Amino acid sequence: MDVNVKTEGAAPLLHTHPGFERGANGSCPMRDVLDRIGDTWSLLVIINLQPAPMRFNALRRSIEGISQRMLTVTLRSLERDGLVRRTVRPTTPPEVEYALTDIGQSIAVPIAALGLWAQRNQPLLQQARERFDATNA
Amino acid sequence: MDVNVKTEGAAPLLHTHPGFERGANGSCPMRDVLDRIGDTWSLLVIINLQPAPMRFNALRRSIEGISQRMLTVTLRSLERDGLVRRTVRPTTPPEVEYALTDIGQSIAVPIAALGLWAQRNQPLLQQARERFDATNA
DNA sequence: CCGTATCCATTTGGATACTG
DNA sequence: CAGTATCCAAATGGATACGG
Repeated sequence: MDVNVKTEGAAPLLHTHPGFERGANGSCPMRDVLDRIGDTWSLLVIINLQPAPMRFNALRRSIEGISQRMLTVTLRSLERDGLVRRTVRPTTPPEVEYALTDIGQSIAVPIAALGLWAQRNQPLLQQARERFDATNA
Repeated sequence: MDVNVKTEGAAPLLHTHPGFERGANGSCPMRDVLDRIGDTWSLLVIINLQPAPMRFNALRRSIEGISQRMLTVTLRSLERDGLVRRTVRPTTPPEVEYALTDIGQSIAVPIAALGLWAQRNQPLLQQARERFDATNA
């Protein structure tokens, strides 16, 4: 099992993973999309909106720990990227409903897959972490 | 507890998405895992290590824009969580090889799915963003 | 009910310089 | 080659107060 790998020529072994290759601007689609939905709350908002549209405060209650400010900021960002649609009904008091767009629904699929992975592997990560911390005491 | 809730359309619809439900500690697996791999560089490191193990500087060259410090920090974090294995060969100069573990390989699958989504939908997000910014000029 | 505005502590991460 | 150490600017995000 000799692993004498000498291939160290800065070999361009990228472009093998769709979405991760770099474009002309030097960034890659994955980096770009992560900059949009890779923050603290976006994925949680998306997944909570996936079954059905929700109003602002209902959404806020269902996402434990999110502040009013961050929910507003997150929703604006998602709306800006076309993942969420905001509908206002000018009643008194006003009702604002948030819903996933078609694109928003489509990204919910791979996100849910990641969620499933997280659920199944969280204990393993926790164990690995404890082992690591114990070893490097 | 808040009972002054007039939930008209919005039903209590959580716990429907695996990995996103909250546990006793108030957090959910998804939140927990995102805190680990949701940073700027982790996903890019994982996807670059997926085809084959790589040495430190080769990895650094293949991830454009990453600083030496952040590559070290990211790799330590991934190693701590058991997603990456670090192998040192005490030669001169030393050779350090990084490889995905089995768990690391397994998370690369949903990540790749997200990458594929990113590749296909980046233009749509960009268009939506420009439309939004134009409207709210 | 659904926000916006302001303030401020914490975190993040690049630049730089230095080691075995 | 593969790091570590230090410094510091910028981004993040909670708390709070106020407005339509």
